[in-house]
Amino acid sequence: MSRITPAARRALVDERKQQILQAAAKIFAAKGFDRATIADIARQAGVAEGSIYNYFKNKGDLLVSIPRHLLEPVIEAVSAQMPALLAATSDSPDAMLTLVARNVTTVVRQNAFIFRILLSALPTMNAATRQKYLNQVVEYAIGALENHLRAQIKSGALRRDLNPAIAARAFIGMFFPFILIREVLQVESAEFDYDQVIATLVPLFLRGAATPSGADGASARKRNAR
Amino acid sequence: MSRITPAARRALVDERKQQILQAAAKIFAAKGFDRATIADIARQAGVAEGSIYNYFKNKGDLLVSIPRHLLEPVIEAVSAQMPALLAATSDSPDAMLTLVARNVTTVVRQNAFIFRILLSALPTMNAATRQKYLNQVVEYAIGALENHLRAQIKSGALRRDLNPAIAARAFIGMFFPFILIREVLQVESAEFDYDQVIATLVPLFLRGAATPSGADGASARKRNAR
Amino acid sequence: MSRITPAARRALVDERKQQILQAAAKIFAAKGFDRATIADIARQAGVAEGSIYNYFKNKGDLLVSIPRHLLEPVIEAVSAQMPALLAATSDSPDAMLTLVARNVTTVVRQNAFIFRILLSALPTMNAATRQKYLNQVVEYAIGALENHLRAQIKSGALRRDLNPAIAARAFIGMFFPFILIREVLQVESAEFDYDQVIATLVPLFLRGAATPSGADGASARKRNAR
Amino acid sequence: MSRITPAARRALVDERKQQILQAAAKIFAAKGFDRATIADIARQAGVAEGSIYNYFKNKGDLLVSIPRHLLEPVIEAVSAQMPALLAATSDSPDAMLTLVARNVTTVVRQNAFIFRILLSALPTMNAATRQKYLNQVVEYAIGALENHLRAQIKSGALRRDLNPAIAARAFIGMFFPFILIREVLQVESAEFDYDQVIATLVPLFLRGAATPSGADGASARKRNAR
DNA sequence: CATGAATGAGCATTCATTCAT
DNA sequence: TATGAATGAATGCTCATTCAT
Repeated sequence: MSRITPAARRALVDERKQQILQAAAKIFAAKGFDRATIADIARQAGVAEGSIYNYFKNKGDLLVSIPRHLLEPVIEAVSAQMPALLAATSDSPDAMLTLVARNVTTVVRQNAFIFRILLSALPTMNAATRQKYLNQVVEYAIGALENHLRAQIKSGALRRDLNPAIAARAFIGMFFPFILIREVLQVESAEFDYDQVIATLVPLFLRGAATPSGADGASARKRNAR
Repeated sequence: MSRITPAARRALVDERKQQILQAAAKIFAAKGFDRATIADIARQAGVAEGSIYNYFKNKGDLLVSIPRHLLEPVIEAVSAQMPALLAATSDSPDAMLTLVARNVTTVVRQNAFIFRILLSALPTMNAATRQKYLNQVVEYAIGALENHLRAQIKSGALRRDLNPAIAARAFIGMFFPFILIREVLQVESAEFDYDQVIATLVPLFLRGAATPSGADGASARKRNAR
Repeated sequence: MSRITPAARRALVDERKQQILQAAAKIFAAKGFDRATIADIARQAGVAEGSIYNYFKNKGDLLVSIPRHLLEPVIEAVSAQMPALLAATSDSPDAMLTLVARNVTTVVRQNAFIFRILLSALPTMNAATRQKYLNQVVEYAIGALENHLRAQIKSGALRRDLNPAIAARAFIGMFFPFILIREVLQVESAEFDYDQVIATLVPLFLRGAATPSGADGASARKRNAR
Repeated sequence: MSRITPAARRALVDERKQQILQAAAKIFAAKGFDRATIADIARQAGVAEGSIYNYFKNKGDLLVSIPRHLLEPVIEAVSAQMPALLAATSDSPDAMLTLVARNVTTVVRQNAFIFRILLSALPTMNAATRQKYLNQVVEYAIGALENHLRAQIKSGALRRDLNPAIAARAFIGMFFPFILIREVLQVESAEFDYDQVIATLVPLFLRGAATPSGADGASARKRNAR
């Protein structure tokens, strides 16, 4: 009956799913999961309401499909380029951390709608879904940094007594108040400039995390460079 | 000709509002604003559905009344005791920061349901309401710390080039990944112990923020005491 | 127990009922029976909601009490003065009809709210109530005129073949379009002036109703005056 | 890619709207606008409650759609045949007026439910809507007669001093007490027979409106022509 | 597969009436 | 008697989902 190959069909189906998910994500981010209607999403996607049910079981299925289909590509792109970036700056810890901070803030800013979706949909999720969602959102983002910190600790550049899991999370967390408020909660508190925040916090973290031989981060950096 | 005095009446009304708000907060926290029904709240409060409308204009009014009636008392209690605590530990910056961190984590843990409510209700709020909410939640929590950091900078204990607003936010932010995930998003990542996290991050922050002459916070403190 | 005589008590009760009915009538006329709330009426009457139920069985009882308590006094006043007025002008039919027309339009204008109430409440009434209500509103108003026309027919001033019941209703009816639209439906079609309408319609009716001997109403009047 | 043409679709939609409006009109007429429930209407129309909202914005929209969809056809039918009827009887004023009277009473009787709806809905309308409604109902009904009277006045058959707008309204108004009470207010005062009422009132009006010299309109016209 | 009309369960809100004080 | 808080049934409207075409 079908005039196209199964593979081509699957590609078409995937394309259609992407199209609908993009629409769903946009609407979810704008209105929250509960206030988003299937009619909204269908209109945004340019399909009929009923068509959505040919690709997704129900409204909740749209939600849980967003991480796999929309977030994973972003994360994979970031994860893929991260090692190279880290390697390129491995001789200068503060260049490296600056890069990570820039990366995190940029990616979060560009994908803030996903965080808004996550937040709006929390009440509809059960514990397992929440866990899965969060792991995708958070762990990937932190994993690379954690590994790198671990390597730096081993190399002696960072303190032996530093728990790399805690430190990696704390480093990212330092930027949360700024990112969360402006990008996710969408409150315009134009007080802070990201570059200024990064320029302040990277050295602060580095001085705090570096091995105590020098008096400050500057000497630590110097020593590290040898 | 009411049989009770206006003052007594007002007290009764306030008590009733509290009773209903407590119920609403509990339900909102558990199911999110949109999925909570008036019937849920009425059942939880032990009143009839219609009675709720004798005290609140509508469902949204329950939501916006929660900060004033449930959050402000918490914030005021914290704000009231904070100066005394900061003063008591003013000679030991890491004792002070440890105290602040303990305070923040404890208060957030005990009032996580309010944060869950706020997050779940974000999509129902317009920008102005969001702003107002956020100010109540964030600024109070950070204001005291920011002022204290400013004082420490002036006294020379902390670096001159430290922006106290950024530093205060960043310090609180460091704990976000741990608090937010476990208490607000209610994801059980039982990996971290708060005491351990605090014990790790307070010194890290302090080393990073302290004036650069000494090798660690202890010497900085000693020097500062002279 | 009561410190006042039963008669005085009854008077007080009646006064209170009047006060509440006045309020109810005003609200019913303004918003219609169904959209009027007991709270509206209580506020307008300056009493508590519950107090209304000390004087009236329920909301419908307010409605059916309006004719007896508010309309009958008006009708009785009109009915009482009508014979005298008719007698005073009995020698000039067009003076008489002008008077009746002025009376009808004036009374209706002043009591239009009762017609608005009647119209708004029609759907809530059963056939019997409707009948009773209408009889009070319409029949009284027409009865006097009908009797007078009957007398004039007998006296030969008006045509023998005139059915006085039909003629009386038709005479009043001629003014309906003007009164109904402006006073009851409250549509501002400022096209017509009541005096002009009366000056046009009274002679028209009279010429049509008078005995055919003369060429016009003027000669009929003259003849009648002898 | 709907399987049916847009034209067919529109026809289906219109048919459905008619079906629902007929049901709504029936219920509104029986219970009044406010006491009619969407469930009533849906049951009467044989559709689900929700389906009504696929065709009408809300309950009020049902109401305001009734004139356009149910009343206009009636008015147009009457308006269309009226000129022919008036022309056919133009040489006999009382045949003409009898025809008009028969027409008005018949149309009102057959469409009394619409008038009951309009009356019941008055309190829900603002002044502008009321005005619009009234124009549709009244002006059309009176317009043709007013024009015809104007022509008769010009031709000399009716008195020069007759205001045709007032006379047209008054003529229709004469039948109001009979029609309104029986058909609209649905009070059974079986006293009057329409034929008898018409036979009484048409000559009465005609004698009153005709030019004064002759016994009937024919001689009046002749005299006027000199 | 695509469509969009039909469905009906679900919910916020109103309001007449009751009743303890 | 006066009060007004408490009640809960009633209702307009929404929207996820189904299914005939």
